[in-house]
Amino acid sequence: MPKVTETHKMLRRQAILTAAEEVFLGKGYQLATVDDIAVRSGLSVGALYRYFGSKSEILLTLMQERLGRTPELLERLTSDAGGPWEQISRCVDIFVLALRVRHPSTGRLLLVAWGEALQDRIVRDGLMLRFQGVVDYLRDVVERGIQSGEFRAEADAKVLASLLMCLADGVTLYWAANTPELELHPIRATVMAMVRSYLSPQES
Amino acid sequence: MPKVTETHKMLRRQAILTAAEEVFLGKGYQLATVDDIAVRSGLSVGALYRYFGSKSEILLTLMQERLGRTPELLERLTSDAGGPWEQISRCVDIFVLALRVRHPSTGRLLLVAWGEALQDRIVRDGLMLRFQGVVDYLRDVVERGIQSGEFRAEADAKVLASLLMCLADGVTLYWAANTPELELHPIRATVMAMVRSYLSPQES
DNA sequence: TAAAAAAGAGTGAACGCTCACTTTTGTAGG
DNA sequence: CCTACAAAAGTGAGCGTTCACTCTTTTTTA
Repeated sequence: MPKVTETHKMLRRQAILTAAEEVFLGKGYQLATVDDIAVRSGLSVGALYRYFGSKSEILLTLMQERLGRTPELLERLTSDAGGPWEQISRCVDIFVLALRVRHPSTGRLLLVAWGEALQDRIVRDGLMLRFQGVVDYLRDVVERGIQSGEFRAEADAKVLASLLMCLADGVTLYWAANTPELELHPIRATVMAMVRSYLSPQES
Repeated sequence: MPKVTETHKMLRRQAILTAAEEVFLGKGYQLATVDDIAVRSGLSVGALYRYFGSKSEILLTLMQERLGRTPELLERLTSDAGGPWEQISRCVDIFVLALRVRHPSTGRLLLVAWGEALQDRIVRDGLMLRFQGVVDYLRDVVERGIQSGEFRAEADAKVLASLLMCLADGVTLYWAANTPELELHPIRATVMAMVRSYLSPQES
C-alpha cells in the first residue's frame, strides 16, 4: 500500500458516492441506511463519517455531481452545432439518449431527489438551481434563433424554455418509475414536431 | 352504541383524511408522524387505527380521493364542450385553474406521492393508474379530432397525450416546489399555441 | 538498517432517540 | 352492569451518529 495520498482519499470518496448511488436507486433515500452504504463501499460506518458529515450530505454531493452538471453538459455537447435548430434538436437527442443509454440511473436519481425535495430545503434548492441552469441555456438558444430570424419572432423564449424543462423532467420521472407504454423515440419525434411547428416563422 | 351511526364514521374518516393531508403537505410523508395526524384530527392514535390500518393506507386513500379522480373530472368538465379544440383548450384551462385556485394543494400532494413512489409500489401503481386514465382520455379527444378532420391526420394521438400528461405533472411538481419565475398564464398560452400549431391541419 | 514511536485511517458496538403500532385503562350510553 | 368506543401509556424495532479502540503505514531515532 503506497502512501496515503490525496488521490487515495478522492478515490474513497468516489467509491462511497457510487455505493450510495446504488443503494439510493435501489431503496430510495429514506429506506437506505448508512449501514447499507458502508457495507457496499467496503468500509465501516465510522470510516464513512470521516468523508461525509451526514447521510444527507452524501445525497447532496451526489446530486451536485450527477445532476448539477446538466447545463454545462448541454452547452458542451451542442457548442459545435450549426445553428439554433440543430442545437434544439441536439438537446432533445441528448436527453433521450441519456435517459435510455448513457445515464439511465440519472433519471432514477432525479426521482430520489424529488422525493426528498419536499422535506429538505437544500435538496430543493439544488433542483431549482439545475432548473434555472437548463432554462437559461435553452432560453439563450431560442433567443438567438429569434434574433437570427430562424425562429418566429412572436415565440416566448423564456416560457418555452421552462416548458421544455418541465416536460423533460416529467418524462424522466415517469420513465424512471417504469411507466409502461412510454416510448422515448416517438416522444422525441413528436416533441421536435411540436417545437418545429411552433418556432417556424410563418407568413400568415 | 346507537348514536354512532354510519354517517358519523364517515365524517370521522374524512376528518382524519383532511388532517392527514394538511400534515403531509406541510412536512411530507416520511417526516409526518401518526401522532401529528391524530392531534390534528382531534383523535388519539389508538382511535385513528380503528379507521385506518396503517399510515401508508392513509396516504393511499388520500391519493385515491384527491388524485385518482382526475380523469373523470376532466371528462365531466369538458363533456359540454363544442368540439375537440374546445376540449383541449378546456383541459389546459382546468389544469391551470386547479393549480392556481381550485385545488392548489393537489399539486403538493402529487409531490408527496412522487416522493413515496420509489419506495412504495402501491403508491407507484396509483400514479400509473392516474397517468393511464388521463392519457386515455386525452388520446380519445385527439383521435376524435383527427377523425372529424379538425386535427391534422399525421398527429400521433397517443404520444401527444402522454406528452401533455408528462408536461402537466412536470409543471405541477415545479409549481408545488415553489419554483420562482414559473408563471402559469404564459405557460397556458404557449402550450396552447404549440398544440394549435401542431394539430392544425395544414396543406403543405 | 532496525527498532520504536507517531499518525491517522478504519472499526463496530453502543447510545439516544424517534416513531409506527399495541395494550391497557377510562368513560358515556343503554 | 354491559358494551362500544376513545385516551393514554407503553413497546420494541430501527436508525443516524459517536467514540474508544485497533491496526496499518510512515517517520524518527539510535
